Amino acid sequence: MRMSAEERRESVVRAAVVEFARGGYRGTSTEAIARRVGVSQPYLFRLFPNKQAIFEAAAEHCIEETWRAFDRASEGLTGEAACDAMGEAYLGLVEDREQVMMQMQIYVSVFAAESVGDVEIGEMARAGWSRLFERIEERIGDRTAAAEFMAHGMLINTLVALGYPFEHGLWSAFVELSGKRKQAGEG
Amino acid sequence: MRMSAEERRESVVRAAVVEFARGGYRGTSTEAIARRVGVSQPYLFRLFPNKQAIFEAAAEHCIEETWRAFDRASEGLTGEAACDAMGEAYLGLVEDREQVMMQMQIYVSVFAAESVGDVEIGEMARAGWSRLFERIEERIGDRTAAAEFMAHGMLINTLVALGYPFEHGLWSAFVELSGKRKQAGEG
DNA sequence: CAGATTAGTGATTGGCCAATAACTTCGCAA
DNA sequence: TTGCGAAGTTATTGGCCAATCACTAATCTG
Repeated sequence: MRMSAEERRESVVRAAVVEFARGGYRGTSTEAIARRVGVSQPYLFRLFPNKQAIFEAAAEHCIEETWRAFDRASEGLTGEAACDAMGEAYLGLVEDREQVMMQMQIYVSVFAAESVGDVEIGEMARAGWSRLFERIEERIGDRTAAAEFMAHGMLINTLVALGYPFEHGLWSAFVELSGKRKQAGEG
Repeated sequence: MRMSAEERRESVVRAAVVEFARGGYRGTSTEAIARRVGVSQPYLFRLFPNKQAIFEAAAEHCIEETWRAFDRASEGLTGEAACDAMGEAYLGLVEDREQVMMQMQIYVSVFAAESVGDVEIGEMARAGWSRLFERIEERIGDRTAAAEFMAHGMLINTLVALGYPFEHGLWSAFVELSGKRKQAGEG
């Protein structure tokens, strides 16, 4: 189906998230992305200058999508209520493992790029993460609680990445951890 | 320098951790590992059946090393004292970013492998992580506290992976978070 | 010091992949 | 209906890399 270049670029980004999440930067061929989009491999290079640019667009998309999920879930809320709402939203978001894996792929790509002298991706990722943290902090209204929220998110990421089923003891330990915060009644 | 096969294998594993941490599985050539060891590339395939096996050995090594650091730091301690000692040890361990990055590379490789039907790495990684968690839980003597310890560890991993300098606001938010636990005086 | 064992190298190959160049098809506006 | 710009394709190339094969050098053992 014929599309405008802009529409195509968006569908390329969506396909790229899926493929990069699975294979990482080096393990994903532009051929695989093109196949998923339904276009020829060389056409990607009309839409983006090179593979790197496709990865960066996918990374940006992924970070923004995370905030959109938090924002939607916690609109109009503050404090602990906002925290709980966002926590629940995150559990929904990470139900497809690809979202989590793309996040992880960003992290590893930062170091890979910096090891060969390219700081661009790193700056982009740090900016994105800082922005995410600040928005969460603002929504919750407490910096320490925001940090704790992020820490729990990172533990979730790891459990999802490693593919532990929800029945596993590590998940239930995490659920206990989340529950404890409420009992303590801190704010 | 001529070595026994077993000694060589160990030096290959050490070199592999460094290289795989930087480039990931697909982004690391056996040539790069061999160069770091100081042997020819084909010789790696006398010591290991294939590239995959080198990666697995490096992964195992990395997970075990983490526990060794915890164990050394918290020997003879329990409860909160053990928790604090291990936390401090972890901050020391992750001072070289490679240790953290290799952990992350394991996580992303699990999904990559499972996406093409290979469950082996995943099982190894989950077993390693479960074992680590159980040991920590046993040392601290509290399951929820152990889960919290892991969550903080994962946040540290992310901050290190993204390359935030220690002066950055995200690190200080984390430090506040760690401090809070002590003030709360929970056990 | 013979000869067997073990450590290690050089050359090569077949497959994969990012990117380019040259060409084709579609849709719309005059 | 024609022609022009934008969407899209086929063919190709040059570089990289895991793995194999055939070979050489060091060390041990009797």
